Amino acid sequence: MPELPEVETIRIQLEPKIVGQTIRSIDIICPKSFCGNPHKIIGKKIISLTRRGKQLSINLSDNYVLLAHFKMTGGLFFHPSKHTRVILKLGSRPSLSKRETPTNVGEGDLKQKDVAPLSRGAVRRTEGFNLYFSDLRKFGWLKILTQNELAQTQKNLGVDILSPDFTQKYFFKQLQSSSRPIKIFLLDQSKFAGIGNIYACDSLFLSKINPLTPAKNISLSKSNTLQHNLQKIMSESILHGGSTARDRGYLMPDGQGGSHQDHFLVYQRENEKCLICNSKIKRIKQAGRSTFYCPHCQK
DNA sequence: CCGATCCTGATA
DNA sequence: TATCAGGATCGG
Repeated sequence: MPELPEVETIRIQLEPKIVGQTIRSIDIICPKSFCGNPHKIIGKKIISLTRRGKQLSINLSDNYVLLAHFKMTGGLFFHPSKHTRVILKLGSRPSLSKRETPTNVGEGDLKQKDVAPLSRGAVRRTEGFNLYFSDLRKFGWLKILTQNELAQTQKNLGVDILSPDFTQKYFFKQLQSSSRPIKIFLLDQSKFAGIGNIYACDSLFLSKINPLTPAKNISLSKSNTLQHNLQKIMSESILHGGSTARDRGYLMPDGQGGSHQDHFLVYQRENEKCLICNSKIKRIKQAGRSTFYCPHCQK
């Protein structure tokens, strides 16, 4: 589900609400969704939130990190739902009373109904609140790491599309190293990170590049155009709060949808008219995934 | 390179 | 009943 703009939107909305909070306890409803020993981070304070590609780091005190990957259907929310997999109980006080059990693994999470729902605009109670990791398909996860371990696990993750290191020079150099179709290459997170199926399709349309073109056949000027459009489209989508497509697999932490789906150019527009030439948008499969493009505009 | 796989749906 | 879904990894 979430690509760079959606994860960045989650980061932006979460940060002011949870920085300064302390992790009081963790309820793991679905063990598959949580890696590491939760006791390691009980009592740790949330320092900041950072993002690289589609991965969100919740940076904690004492060099701990809670790393989140939402994959297709994951998200972090202020309210529980049918697909809540992990509950993070936060508080503004630095520590727990000694008698309180810090972590409840499994069970007991259905008793959360008595937590007062926060009405819109209401001031959050200083005693704390819960953060809910929800994930219908269970592909996503939360993982406890140290900052050193984080660097290790992200060593195969490329530069973020919105980082200053993602330059035109760098991008062209990477394209030249591969003969894979450009659409497939854009989805590979190892050289540059953050692009998913939506923005791969739409940025190629905007750049008038055929998704089947081998990466190394793309000219320098087309490469520069694509690099520019990738940054542009990501930035615009962030301003729109990301894309909430038809199946509503992505929602912001408060449960609201984004609006960038109203600006899709070719994604999910099979058989609809190309916004430029009026011919039919085509859908093909590449590496098992849908690619949408205009055969007329993207030669 | 491709396909299968991890899961739980919604939709044609 | 079959296909599709904002992801990524694994094996052949």
